[in-house]
Amino acid sequence: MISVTFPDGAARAYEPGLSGLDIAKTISPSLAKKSVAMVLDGTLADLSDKITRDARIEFVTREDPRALELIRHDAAHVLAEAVQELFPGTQVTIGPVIENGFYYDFYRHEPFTPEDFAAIEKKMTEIIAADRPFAKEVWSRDEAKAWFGSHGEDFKVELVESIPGDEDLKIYKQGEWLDLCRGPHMPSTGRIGFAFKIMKVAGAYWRGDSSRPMLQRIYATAFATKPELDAYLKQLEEAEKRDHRRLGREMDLFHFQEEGPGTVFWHPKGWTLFQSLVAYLRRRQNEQGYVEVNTPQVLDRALWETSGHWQTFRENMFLTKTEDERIFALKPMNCPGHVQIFKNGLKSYRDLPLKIAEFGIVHRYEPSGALHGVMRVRAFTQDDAHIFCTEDQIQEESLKVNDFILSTYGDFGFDDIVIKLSTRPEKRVGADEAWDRAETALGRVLETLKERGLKTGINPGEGAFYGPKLEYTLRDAIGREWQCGTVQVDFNLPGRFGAFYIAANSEKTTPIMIHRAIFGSLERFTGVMIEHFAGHLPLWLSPLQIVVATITQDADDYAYEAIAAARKLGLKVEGDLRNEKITYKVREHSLAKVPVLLVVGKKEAQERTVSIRRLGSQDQQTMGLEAALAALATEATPPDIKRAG
RNA sequence: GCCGGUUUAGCUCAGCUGGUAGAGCAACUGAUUUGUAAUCAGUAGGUCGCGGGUUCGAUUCCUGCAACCGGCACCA
Repeated sequence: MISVTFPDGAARAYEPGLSGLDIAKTISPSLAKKSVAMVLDGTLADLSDKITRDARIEFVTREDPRALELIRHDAAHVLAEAVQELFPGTQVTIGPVIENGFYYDFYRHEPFTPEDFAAIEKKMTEIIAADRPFAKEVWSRDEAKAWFGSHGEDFKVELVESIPGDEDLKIYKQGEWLDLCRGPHMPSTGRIGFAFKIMKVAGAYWRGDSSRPMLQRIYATAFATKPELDAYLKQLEEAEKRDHRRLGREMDLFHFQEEGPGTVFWHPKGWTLFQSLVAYLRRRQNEQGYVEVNTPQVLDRALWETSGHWQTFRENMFLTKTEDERIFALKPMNCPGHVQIFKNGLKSYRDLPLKIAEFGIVHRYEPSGALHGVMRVRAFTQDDAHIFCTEDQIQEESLKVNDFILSTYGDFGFDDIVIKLSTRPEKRVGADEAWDRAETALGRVLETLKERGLKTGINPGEGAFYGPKLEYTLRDAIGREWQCGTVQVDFNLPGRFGAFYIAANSEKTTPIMIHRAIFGSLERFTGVMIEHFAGHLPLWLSPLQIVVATITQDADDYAYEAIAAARKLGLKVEGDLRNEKITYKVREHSLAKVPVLLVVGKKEAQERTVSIRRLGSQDQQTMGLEAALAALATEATPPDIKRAG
């Protein structure tokens, strides 16, 4: 007999070899009926799996959040069957569950189109309604290869070959159709339910490798219930409304045009926002002893050969050839320029750490398919800095940068941050011994951060070609992740350029360089903020903070007075004295995301008050003009200045 | 860069199977002086992304290119 322990702590004895379903039946017929899977010793498993030794079992019903993965995975199989039935000759490959849904990759010469979706969904509905049982079988490698080979499933054959020899090859059948699959699955297709939807079709490389065939990926989603599916679709619509490309136009922040793919035309309001970010960071880094510089936009190719950028990223650099055949490159990074400044004039260990900062505009010829609004562009501004220091100073300086990054994100309303260490990539410069030291140093920093309770992780092989890095990823209001800040320890570039300082022992010594960025790309960070706040920027960042709107012309003089008073306090204010109804003005400025509307009519003019209406609120509050402006001026003060008192 | 899609007025979009374009909003003009998300009327506005081809005739069909959108790959 074996002992099975249930979640309530009770244990019962059973004959070995009973299935999960058999055991569920001994508890109650309704539990057996409702269960779709079980958690066996902490792992999700098929209900049909046999229990052969002592175990902990928990039954999972369809409503259990853990069942969602199964619903989607089962739906992926049904999708594949539906597609193969409707489009004979299509090969199946893989179909995993992903966040918010699942996909299945197919190989077929003719493209799938959105017009095919309805037919596929209909076929899926039939398969689900037929309630076909999922049956698991374990096949031998040869058996599987023979079956898939004879059915023209070349990709599946390759998958079979790539599965480690000691692993069972599991086949799940649903009626006639079958698929190679790790499982687990629910007992039958009927359990999937009908809250599913095909979302889109897109290309994807076989095994994520751009040198291999392009497959067609059909994305879909499924939920336990219709209301949950509807809620998800609604959420997608909401996300679309905060798309920075749309808000950028609606708020008149920037635009793009064909002649400048991947480059931003910043409009006055967008540039004001951008400059607010620059001003904030400049104040803060000046305070921390950084010195700000500016380095050339166009530099001779030889410099990029020395740095190693030429060899690694030449395809992605903007090049210019002059009349005399000299080749220059638009700078794709600021670091070589900063090394030149370091090298200019003799440096002593007493000068270290030397923190050189620049709001440097860099150009990178990004692949056309990568461009995306202001998030991924070909010309952008980095809040770049390079800290030249000794090896002993790496820890302390990295931690200082870390604190700087986290406090900055906090000031912008981001406090869910993940920090990941990216280690040496395959394509790199420098000796392994230097990489060992750099990775050890940054690894120790990561350890410290972990001890402080921060979320940390590792991205193996994702480092820059000259050194390992910490990457700071922040999560926005709707849960999306954005990689922004970075701290990179570089044992290579200073030496490649022959930079040195005179150490305490009078020896010429190569400095270590820490590359750091906080916003990363100012363009991108602006976009992240627009989406995070859905255009409702905090007052201190808003490029237009206040609109004074009149009700009738009787209030014009008073409105001018209010505007002048606000301006005097440094507030960004405009007047709307047009001969329009106040409802019209309210609507227009609300759509333009103006945070504060001060409405003035005859009454306010007489009483020297303003009626305050906040963006996103229907309420109004009437206050004396002076008091209202003073409060707004306080609120509009950047957080770092507020802290300074 | 790869796969698929899209490109018509400032914006959002209509325009069967080829006969040189239309709406709403915005803009402009006039009337209206208005109390918290759209006052009324009128006017004007388009090389139908760019180039080539088929045709008596192309916004419509074919083709090349570009930009954009969704993924994939890439991201110093």
